[in-house]
Amino acid sequence: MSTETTIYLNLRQRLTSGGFPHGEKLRPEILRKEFNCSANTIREALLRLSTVGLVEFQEQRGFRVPELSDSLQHELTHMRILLECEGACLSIRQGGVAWEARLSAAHHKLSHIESRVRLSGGEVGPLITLWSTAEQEFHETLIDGCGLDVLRQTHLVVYHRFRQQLITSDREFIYIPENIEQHKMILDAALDRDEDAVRERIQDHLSRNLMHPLPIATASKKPLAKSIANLAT
Amino acid sequence: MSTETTIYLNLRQRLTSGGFPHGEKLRPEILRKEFNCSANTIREALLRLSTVGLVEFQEQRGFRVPELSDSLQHELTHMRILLECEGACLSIRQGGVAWEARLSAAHHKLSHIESRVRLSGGEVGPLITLWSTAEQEFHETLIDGCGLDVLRQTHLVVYHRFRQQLITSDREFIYIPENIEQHKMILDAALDRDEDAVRERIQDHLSRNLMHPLPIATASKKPLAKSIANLAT
DNA sequence: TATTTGCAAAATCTCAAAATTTCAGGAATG
DNA sequence: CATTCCTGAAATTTTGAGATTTTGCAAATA
Repeated sequence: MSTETTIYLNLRQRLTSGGFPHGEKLRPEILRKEFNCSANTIREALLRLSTVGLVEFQEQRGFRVPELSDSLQHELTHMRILLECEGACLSIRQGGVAWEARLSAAHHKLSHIESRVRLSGGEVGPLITLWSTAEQEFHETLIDGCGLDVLRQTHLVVYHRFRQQLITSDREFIYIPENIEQHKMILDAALDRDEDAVRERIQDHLSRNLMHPLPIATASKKPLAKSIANLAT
Repeated sequence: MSTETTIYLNLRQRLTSGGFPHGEKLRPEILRKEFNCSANTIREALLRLSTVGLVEFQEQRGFRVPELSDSLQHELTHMRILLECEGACLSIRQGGVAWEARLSAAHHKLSHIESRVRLSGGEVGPLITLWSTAEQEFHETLIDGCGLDVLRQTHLVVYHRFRQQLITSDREFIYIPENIEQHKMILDAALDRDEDAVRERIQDHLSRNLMHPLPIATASKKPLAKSIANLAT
């Protein structure tokens, strides 16, 4: 038996890792049998997922996995750049050594997996889950020292949708060498406390899979919230 | 009788306009009678509201209106500055005359209501609903020409939570004259296409009620997404 | 007096079925 | 031939009740 929140998390995991084809209808009756629960419980989970954009909901017409969309992919990338640049710069200012250590650790794990992928000739295969998790953890840690819960929560929502959009287009898994190099460069810039370099490298890294490069409005100098973090104690 | 989405929207409206005291428990049984529907339908609406942060949900312990929190207030203000600055600068670049016209119109309405408030000696009273709506519309229009749906959606979620936090502390309704002046200055800077001025004035305006002023990381030069908007056609 | 224990009342969560709405395809109409 | 209308089937949404868990409060203990 599964509780409502368990089902919500399980479905979210599958939606962000290619468990459902884009555009597919999500029928409560089917999922009900799979989770061995009531149709109502499924409905509650799907409604929650719809408020964060991972499923589309239409009254009296049920639930659907969002279609692939280049423009949505671009929008989500734009949002990631905006949020990760801000979060990373604030982390540099306020995260302290503890944050630097966490980021180093996250990069080390990611780098290890990336190497294994490269050694197997770019074949991701069974490492894909490990890699996905490590990459998400690196990017989350990057903004983890900023002291702003809302920023982290918002980023996570955006990131999930980004992953959902990326998953079958599998562009993510093309430029392995560049990927490894870019993660390293972001780490170095962060440890150097060089905010401008961090911004630039995050932007390069995130827009690497887009058809058209992105001119950025927010690549700027001063982050926003030293005083906020002090308050948030 | 009410449908699920109707209930969701109705509750959201009340949650963002002081309809429930902070920290109050939201009992499905009570709401059930009010909407004349089943407890389950209420539960679905409350679960959805919990995913956007307007109600807190704990398993087996029901639903609660979030408590007032200075640090949350600061975080939400920070997010608003980040999103509105980016959205406004992109709008300046891509909104065209149509956007400028919409912004002018929104400001005109807001300005009219603000004047009426000032004339009645700062007593907001029955105008509060009109004023709230007009202010929200102005700030939404400000970022409305940016061409990024995700940015608008994200901003709306943040804005709702901001309003919920602000509502009973009613600091919003203190500095009427400054408020009027600040809206005008944002409008002027936008029509002048002066991005730096827009950023600065948005930041001043949004942080006006905070105890401590906010140093900003993202107050920068170049927005991000000309190419995105072109794609999004 | 302060803390813990136990029980009853109330609330939450899940379920299966009824009520409502949409969908697909064939017949009737222009 | 294209369009509209109808009808049965399938899917969605709501309901009310049962099972489980939490909460409030008084009694007991230290």
